[in-house]
Amino acid sequence: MTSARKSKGGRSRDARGDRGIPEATVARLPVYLRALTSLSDSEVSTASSEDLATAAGVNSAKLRKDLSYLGTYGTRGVGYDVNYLRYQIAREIGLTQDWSVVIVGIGNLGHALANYSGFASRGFQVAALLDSDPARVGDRVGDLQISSLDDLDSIVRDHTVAIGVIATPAGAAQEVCDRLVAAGVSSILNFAPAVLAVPGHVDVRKVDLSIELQILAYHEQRKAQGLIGLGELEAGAV
Amino acid sequence: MTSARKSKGGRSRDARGDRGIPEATVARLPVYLRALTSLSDSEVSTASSEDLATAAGVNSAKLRKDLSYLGTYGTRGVGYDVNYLRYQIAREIGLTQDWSVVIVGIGNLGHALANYSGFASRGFQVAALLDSDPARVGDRVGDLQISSLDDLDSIVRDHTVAIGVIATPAGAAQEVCDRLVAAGVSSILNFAPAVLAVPGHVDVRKVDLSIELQILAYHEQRKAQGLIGLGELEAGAV
DNA sequence: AAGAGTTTGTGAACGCGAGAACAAAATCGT
DNA sequence: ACGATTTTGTTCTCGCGTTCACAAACTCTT
Repeated sequence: MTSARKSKGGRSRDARGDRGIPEATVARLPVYLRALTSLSDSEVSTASSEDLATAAGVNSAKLRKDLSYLGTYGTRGVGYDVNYLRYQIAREIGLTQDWSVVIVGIGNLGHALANYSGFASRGFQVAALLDSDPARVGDRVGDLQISSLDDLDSIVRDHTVAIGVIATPAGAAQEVCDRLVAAGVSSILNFAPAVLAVPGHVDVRKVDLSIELQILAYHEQRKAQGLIGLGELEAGAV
Repeated sequence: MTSARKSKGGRSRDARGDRGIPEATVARLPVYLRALTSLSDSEVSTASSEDLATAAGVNSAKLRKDLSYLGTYGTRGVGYDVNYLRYQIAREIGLTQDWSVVIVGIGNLGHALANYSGFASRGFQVAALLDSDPARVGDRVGDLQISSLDDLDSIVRDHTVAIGVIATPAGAAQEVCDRLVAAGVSSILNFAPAVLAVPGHVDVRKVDLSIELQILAYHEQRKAQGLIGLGELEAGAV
């Protein structure tokens, strides 16, 4: 049995204070942040990894390892100072500064996003709402007015927008994406059910509502099948 | 034949389902399905794994491996029959039957979800919209009327609802979740920024809009830091 | 002050997923 | 009919992420 531990000579490790945090950990930091905020609101000043893990819905060992990538912010025998850790995580994610975002496509979903309070409370300022439909331009949503897509360049420049949200129909997504990238946006959150092609320096995250339902449906179907007949009926030939 | 069962002992948590498809694959099947539908609409009748992979935005080897979990539906030297494969994936996910879902919490987001056409087009019927606010009950949204949360039990029973969508504020999420589970719902799609506790037989998927933005912000910050100064300024003591 | 009790930080084992590479199976051309 | 070509299905290897388990570090009690 060849022990796979032999590949040690690389530069991949943290030999040089590499601030690289694993993707999986980055995705959980906002969850920890929320748990800490909740504890802080309850006037809890110190929490153990076990407490935090419970509040965040994860395993405590995983939480400790995640936090260890940020630095040594806990105290053995005691736990973590809630407010201190909260600040450290916020700083690591980049929430100690404000971010301007634009939302493109002000249909049903765009409306909901524009009114979503969870953005502002975490330092995300909606700089503008954009739509290509002239009939919508000028409408008020919340305390913003819908702008024309043609104003994208100047808006991005004036507000230093780094993040764009796409909430258009699938057919328009790629073109909107291209225009966002051309205007200087380098992170995109895509709600349109389409695969986006972007240059290498641009990050894209995708949220697809119907895909989530389909994944649930798959598991639901399996549960139901298990009840009917335990034997897996061979579905080889059709 | 290729007995896909090579579970080699070990402590497998659920030794039952041998037709178990890896989670990562399940999450991609809806993407393939969409790509196939798109090709079908373009009257393409046959596609190679390379074509499909491009349309779905993945690597072709990964796509082939994913499809191999479903069965042997391709033809070597030729490719895949678009419509046949589409049907097989739809069947595997469980989209050959209709699913009834309820949406709880008809605020901004609930509204958008209720009007989202992507659900109906994939076999998800919105059976009811529910809200605990008496002021909202009775309002029309699309071609449905908002019902009281108190009607949950009868609605779930009458429509055989297996999937519930939570679009309430965080504070109400756990209670709504408990009531959904008590009514018989066994899959939950949670948009509320809260960690839900559920019995083991219930599946929960979480979509958190602000977390997605925070992940983007982290990467955006790293890009920016790289530009300013390569040296990371030590932030050890405070 | 020293031992008992907590809780963190991390090394090591393990399982899963991604991607490269290749053998098997089908079509096509002569 | 048969070799050349295409493309699938699968094997193999590697790296990442999760989890266990434990030494190190801190507090508390006597």
